[in-house]
Amino acid sequence: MRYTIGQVAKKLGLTAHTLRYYDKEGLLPSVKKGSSGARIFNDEDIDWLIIVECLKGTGMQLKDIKKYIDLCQKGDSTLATRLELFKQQKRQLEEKLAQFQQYMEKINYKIAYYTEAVAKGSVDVCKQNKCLAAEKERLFGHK
Amino acid sequence: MRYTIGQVAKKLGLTAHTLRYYDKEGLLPSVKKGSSGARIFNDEDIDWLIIVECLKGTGMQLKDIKKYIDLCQKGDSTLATRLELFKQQKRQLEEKLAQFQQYMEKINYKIAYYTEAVAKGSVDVCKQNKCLAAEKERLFGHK
DNA sequence: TTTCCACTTAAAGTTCGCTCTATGTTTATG
DNA sequence: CATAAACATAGAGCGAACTTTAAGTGGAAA
Repeated sequence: MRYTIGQVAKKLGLTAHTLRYYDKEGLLPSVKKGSSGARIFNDEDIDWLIIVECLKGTGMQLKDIKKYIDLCQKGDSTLATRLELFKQQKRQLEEKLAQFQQYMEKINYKIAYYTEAVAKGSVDVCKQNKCLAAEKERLFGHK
Repeated sequence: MRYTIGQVAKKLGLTAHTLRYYDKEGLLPSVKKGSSGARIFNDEDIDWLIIVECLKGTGMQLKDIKKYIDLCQKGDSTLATRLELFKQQKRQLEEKLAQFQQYMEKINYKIAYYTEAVAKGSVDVCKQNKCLAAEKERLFGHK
């Protein structure tokens, strides 16, 4: 299956501008061009873009994604390095997940706090609520 | 308890520069200044900065955090709006968490793929592995 | 054929969140 | 009392990832 840049953009929720920018940055090494100069994407390019989005979404910078591409193009001698790269990325993702859990607890505290405040019509009442105070102590620690 | 900008920076893993920048942007409305002009932080300012980091970490831009501050300063009439803001932020965080789960699956696939490739010494072998192919199909979908 | 749409390049511009520089004042230490 | 550390302001600079602009090409529909 062949795709134009516009079709790929739509499929992946990016803009054609962004895809051209990625290409310029060397992130799309296997995308070919037709006689008119238009880029022609295939299914493997889509798969590749999904991995790019995955690495980007887990916090990798474009220049480091580029380095991964360079490893891929060097062939089988870089397999172990590439494996290590994904293991590292997994560790980073796990850290981010743990961080998000902590953010979630704080947001849940805030929701409980404001729910109480809205019910009572004032923030002052919340400050007397022992349960909320204990939760705040737990989440924000002793100073 | 009182803190200087340097102590707060250390406590929260930020720089004094960043804290001054936040102040300039109006993100630290309750920080006072001493006779020499030096900022004086207290425990509530620390709590507040923890919430700022939480909102920032869950994807809120500084200008939108500023809007939340403005709501806080308008008093109890904005309590419902503030509650809604945190509920919205919770939904966004849940979406991000779900997104991260999907990234994790793709990364796990890549780890399995490269583990196999390293064991066999070549990527070509992986493409014949039915199990990996099925997983790829599941994660990357039909095109 | 004309008109329109999607594509092209090259380069400048934008936004975000800092980060650094220059210059100066205050405070703590030996 | 001198010096060094930590604070201050104002404003310039930076890196990342786009985003937009300008000017043009190619191919299909009316």
